[in-house]
Amino acid sequence: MSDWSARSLARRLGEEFAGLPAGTRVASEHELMRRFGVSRSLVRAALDELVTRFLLRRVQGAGTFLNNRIDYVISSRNPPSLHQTVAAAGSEARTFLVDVTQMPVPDVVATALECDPGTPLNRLLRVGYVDDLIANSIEEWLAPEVLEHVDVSLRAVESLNEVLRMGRYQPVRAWSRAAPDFPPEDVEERLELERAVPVWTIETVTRDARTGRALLYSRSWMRQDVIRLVFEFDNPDLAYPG
Amino acid sequence: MSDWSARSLARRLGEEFAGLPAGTRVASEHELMRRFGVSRSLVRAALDELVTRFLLRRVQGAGTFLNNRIDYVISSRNPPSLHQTVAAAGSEARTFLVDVTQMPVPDVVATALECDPGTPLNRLLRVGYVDDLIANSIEEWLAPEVLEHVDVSLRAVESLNEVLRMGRYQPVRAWSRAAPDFPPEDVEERLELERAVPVWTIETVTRDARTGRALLYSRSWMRQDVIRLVFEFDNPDLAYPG
DNA sequence: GAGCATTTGTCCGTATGTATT
DNA sequence: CAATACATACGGACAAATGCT
Repeated sequence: MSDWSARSLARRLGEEFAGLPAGTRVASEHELMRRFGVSRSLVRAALDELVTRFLLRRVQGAGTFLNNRIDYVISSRNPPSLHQTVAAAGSEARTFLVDVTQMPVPDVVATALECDPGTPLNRLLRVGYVDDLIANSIEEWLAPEVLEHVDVSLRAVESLNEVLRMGRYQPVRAWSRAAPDFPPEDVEERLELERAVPVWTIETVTRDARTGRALLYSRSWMRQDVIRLVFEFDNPDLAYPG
Repeated sequence: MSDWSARSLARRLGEEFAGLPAGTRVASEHELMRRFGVSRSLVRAALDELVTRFLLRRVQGAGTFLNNRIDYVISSRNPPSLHQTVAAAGSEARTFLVDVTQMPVPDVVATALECDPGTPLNRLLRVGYVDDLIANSIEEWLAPEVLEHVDVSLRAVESLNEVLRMGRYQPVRAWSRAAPDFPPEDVEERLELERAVPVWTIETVTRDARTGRALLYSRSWMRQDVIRLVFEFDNPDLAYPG
């Protein structure tokens, strides 16, 4: 094959790049033009496909690089922390508190926390990184009753679960939902996305184990080009013979 | 805003199309060029974004249409059938048996079925449709011991579970895994994909409830532009107060 | 079936802008 | 500041599929 289509070139380059380690810089668009004797638009179309396949990452002015994507397996039994998973893959995960403000709750959050829509509640905004790359944006809403017992503004920088436990609660994950999506405009900005990148939306409701009352609603958007979620289900009634 | 970028135009068109019912034909590229005073490439870039967002579907020679995407919620409690879900959404799901052949098992399948790699086993190939659109491609491998007890070739057109039950088995889903991916080349052809479309890969191992022996390994690729998978987890220890 | 207009698919060459090094 | 590399947009040309006459 010496006459290239965008798809065939994408496949060819995909195979060629498959062996290289993450972070490697690949040939520039002009080099590829010369190498394959095609126009720049065709080279870009091929590279575009590999970007949507999460294989490449492009940085204007710098070059095109092999993307580092981390598998995060959510099993029905022991859900490991994302932090741990990222560390095990040889990368570093960090989370920063961006903002804490009291805001009227949107309707979705209100129903999850069983309070009136528009009630002013504490909203925490966090941003997660994996090796200097923005990986996710987290929005956490504290239920009204938690306000009275916990001083969020100062201690919230660390784990929210810890803060809740200090407030004499027994926080447990009562419900959660995960689905692939494209983020709304404001989240797109927080994630610094300049193109349509698919994300995971992950919602959870945390309750107090004793009273059953809702304590926390959290909504997270996780870039799919950074993290690859995998769901695994085991039937506990059947042992897996070794 | 009167000078358009591809992204801003995509957003504008996205809002404009949001209200229209699925299947509606939208304005042609030339119409949009005239309406917004931009080049065809810019119009196409904007429409491309909406296609990757699963909002539009394009048919060469015919036009651009609003895509019909069906939510499929997999809850930890009662997993409903895809067939049911599609029907509830007002569409029709159908599955056709494409091929039954005896083939040497690939390694992945062999380990799942606990047999030697390369063992010749019955492989069933199915294709699923949602309203005349290919939705998924299913590959099913029957364990060696099932061969002796069940005549697949004739009856397999209907539910495989039924066939297994007729063979005096008690099939139960022992393990399953789901992850978003891009299909390998051969599956891409079966799904008739002409561009990089993300799919769900869904693997399951079915065992016999009594003996615990592996009966069936199934691997399915489901187009994300047709089905939107949602995972929902409930903590059974906590009742959700109404 | 044949022919034709419409519509999307693919590719090229060029120009200009912007971020990085 | 200059060179490099990716980002964005234009206009043109031809191909291929569809649908109608």
